[in-house]
Amino acid sequence: MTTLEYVLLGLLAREPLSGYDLAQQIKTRVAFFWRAQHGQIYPALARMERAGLVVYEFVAQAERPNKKIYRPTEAGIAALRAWLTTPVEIAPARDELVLRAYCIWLADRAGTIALFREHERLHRERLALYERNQGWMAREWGERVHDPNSPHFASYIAIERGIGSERAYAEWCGWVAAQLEQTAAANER
Amino acid sequence: MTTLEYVLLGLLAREPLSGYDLAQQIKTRVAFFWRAQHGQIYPALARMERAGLVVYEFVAQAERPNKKIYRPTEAGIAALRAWLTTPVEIAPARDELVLRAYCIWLADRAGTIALFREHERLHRERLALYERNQGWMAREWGERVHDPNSPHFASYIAIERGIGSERAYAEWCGWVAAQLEQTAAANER
DNA sequence: AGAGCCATGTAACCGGTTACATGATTAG
DNA sequence: CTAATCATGTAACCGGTTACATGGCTCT
Repeated sequence: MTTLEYVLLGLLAREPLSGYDLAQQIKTRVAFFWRAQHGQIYPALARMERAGLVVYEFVAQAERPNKKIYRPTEAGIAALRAWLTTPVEIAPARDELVLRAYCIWLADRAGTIALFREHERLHRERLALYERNQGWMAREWGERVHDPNSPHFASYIAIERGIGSERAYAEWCGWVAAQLEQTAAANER
Repeated sequence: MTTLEYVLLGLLAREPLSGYDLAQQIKTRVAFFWRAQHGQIYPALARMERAGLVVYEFVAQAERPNKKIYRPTEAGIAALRAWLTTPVEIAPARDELVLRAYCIWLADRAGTIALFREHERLHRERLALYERNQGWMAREWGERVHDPNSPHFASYIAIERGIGSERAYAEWCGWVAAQLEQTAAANER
């Protein structure tokens, strides 16, 4: 089983969805820790259906294309549960911006400052988005965001990771840009 | 050109190396933002050589296998320089541990706590490693770590990203584990 | 005797991305 | 009239991982 299949199971365990819905939810709700396009999702669902991890209900629609609403089987939930506490490899991220940093001594100064300031902005933007999102959860879901048996708790702690990640990244970008600006200013004097 | 080719150019711009050396350096020096095995590196070097971005000197050795020491050509350096300030996509990381968190409401409590405490430990270990590494740079290289024209500055700011990243990750793992432990304790009362 | 390092290369495989394909409905 | 949304599927491609292949030297 691929990790994507567990992502799909995890989403379907919350609510039954079509392949199209899954693609949307991955884009909007879990994009900060996973991504997948429909070209990958549909074959995965077919595999999982054959393996008995999910079943679908065919829904004929008049004014839109027909669709298949998938939900996990008991075997699917059991497979997900069993997988959840198995060891996780820390996947060393491939980060192009850190690569630029590692080669920064060769680069054009002004262009580099612009690049890092731009990324600082992007990450602060995301940070604000995630914080608004978490605030909404707290308001909307109340105490359930602290109940480990609720999916709302799960959403809450996951987005907390997004927030910490973006904050640390934005701060680093700003710190790098500031260092470059400082020495640029010193040289002009 | 693939990103790996720029990684290799970036390393070769610092000092000429063999394919084997490059694999070692990627494992030891830049693993926190990139990785690659020799099965990918050798074909990449051959492509770059054909494209005129690098040249190699053949070194015959008596007691070890012969090797090829690569160094970038002027065209190679120019290509790297030009690429360094081009826009960077923020690649949404695929993070399996956050996926576990997102499904945590289905998981076994004790196993989950163990998983997150283990990752907290792993990230604190890496954090300590990177901090020692940065400390060594500061002692060994002195003022050069603040000179944007020096590769030492580049190494210094890159590892700073590793430090910030690991610290934020470890803190999140600890925070998640603490939340789970808290409610586990409350239920026992 | 066997494991591990140095050193280079190829081949099979696999996950993921992008593009191709279809087609009705709705909003600008 | 055009673009976007809903909805599903396949095929080509590409980057990256793992395994196959070779072979001498050194250390335990």
